[in-house]
Amino acid sequence: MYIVRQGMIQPQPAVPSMTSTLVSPTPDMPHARRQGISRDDLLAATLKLIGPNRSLSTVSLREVAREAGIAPNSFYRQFRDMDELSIALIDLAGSSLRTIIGQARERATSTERSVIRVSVETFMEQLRADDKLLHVLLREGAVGSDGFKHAVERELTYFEDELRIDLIRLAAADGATLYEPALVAKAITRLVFAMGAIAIDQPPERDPALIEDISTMLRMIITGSHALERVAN
Amino acid sequence: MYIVRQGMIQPQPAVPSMTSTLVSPTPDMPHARRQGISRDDLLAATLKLIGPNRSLSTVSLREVAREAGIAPNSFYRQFRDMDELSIALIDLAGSSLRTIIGQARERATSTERSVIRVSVETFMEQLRADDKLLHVLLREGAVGSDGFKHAVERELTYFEDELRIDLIRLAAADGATLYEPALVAKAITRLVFAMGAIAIDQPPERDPALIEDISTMLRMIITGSHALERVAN
DNA sequence: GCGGACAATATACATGTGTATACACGATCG
DNA sequence: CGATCGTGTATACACATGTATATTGTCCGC
Repeated sequence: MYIVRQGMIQPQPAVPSMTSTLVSPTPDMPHARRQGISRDDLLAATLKLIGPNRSLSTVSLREVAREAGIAPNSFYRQFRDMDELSIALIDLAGSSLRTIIGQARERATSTERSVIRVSVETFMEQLRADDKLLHVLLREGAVGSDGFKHAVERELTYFEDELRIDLIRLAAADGATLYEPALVAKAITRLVFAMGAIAIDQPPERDPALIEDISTMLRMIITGSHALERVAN
Repeated sequence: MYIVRQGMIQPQPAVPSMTSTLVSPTPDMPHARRQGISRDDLLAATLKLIGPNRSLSTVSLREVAREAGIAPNSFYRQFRDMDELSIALIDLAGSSLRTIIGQARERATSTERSVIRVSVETFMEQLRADDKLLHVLLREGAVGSDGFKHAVERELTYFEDELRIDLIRLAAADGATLYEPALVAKAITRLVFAMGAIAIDQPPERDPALIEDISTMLRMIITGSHALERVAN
């Protein structure tokens, strides 16, 4: 089957898993005759198909069905079309990433600097994880249907919000104030995702150097924000 | 036909145009029997096809031929396949953008701050231009064949290099020094392109606000770089 | 045990694709 | 003028796709 750490896509526990919210939103089926294939199976199959050169919009319904080992028409029992599946995948990837980064932040809530570091490292770690979930968010941001793009945008905005709150908290702990924290959060988020898109196509050996670079960039942004705040007052 | 300002795709001056380098790289044809369709025509047709929801990798050879008004097979006279055409398009978009931004920089080489402003404004202007050339660079960065992605990466790197040189020059004119100018240039470039990708899907009314936001972000980065340089010494 | 319901399949069809082959035109040059 | 060659086209084929329709198989409640 398909096992992802963090219990995002379980081996197959009859009833899907947590993370859900959208995965099988109606678990109130009487008995479920014989649920051969599940939404999660299709999501997993899709993840296997998208590689460095394949984006979601180029994956066909039949391919997914083939990969999942079902007849093409069985696909319709789970999703109306590839677009619906894609959106589900994006939401899954977003919530998963936020969970993981959130845990990383809690783990290292000491100085502003080390939090940045740990978050960036965790991000890159996810990038290399074999579930490819992050890949979805990284490269599907610009293409696809409207619903598609809105889904990506929504996830990134969630991410921004959580980051903004964290940044404010951290700055306060250091007795400082940030200039335009919302913009800082947005800049950091977009920059990290853009750099992640670069990293994904590079050999993993360069990851440490990239982590270094990204961390420096983020320090520039945050330091600059502090400086501008001082100027503004 | 298809006219783009800056003479990127000329109305049809027998021999293509400048910008070339890659457009018709062998102009040493004896007389050119009867050149009904040109590479530029196909590029223009492709630009018409890619919209907010279409990426280059989802445009088919036949579609381009149809849009250009030629038989599918005639396509092969100009490009081996869509991949080759896509790369040509990317190179065209990149060199065009660099020219335009370069001119904008020269036009306003006063203070560091105004240069940023003018560059960002020019960038957004291009975003709304009707030739959609910038769109190619914005949304094709993450998907497609290897040659494809390398082409995008190459153009962005060119962009970074020119920006870095400019940043150093500007800082020197202000009697300051930048911390890690290469990283600053990279951060700015990637951030601007990422924000551009957001802008493209928003109504143009929000452009002014976005320009404001982006400018602030860039000021944070540059201010931060100055600050870090001071700390480092 | 059995009828019915429902998941999953098999078959089929219209459409779009990339490309191979063969052909038609028109300019060029001997 | 006529041969030739470059350019564009028409036709064709094999294949993949999304989806409609009909069919099978299996489990449930009776």
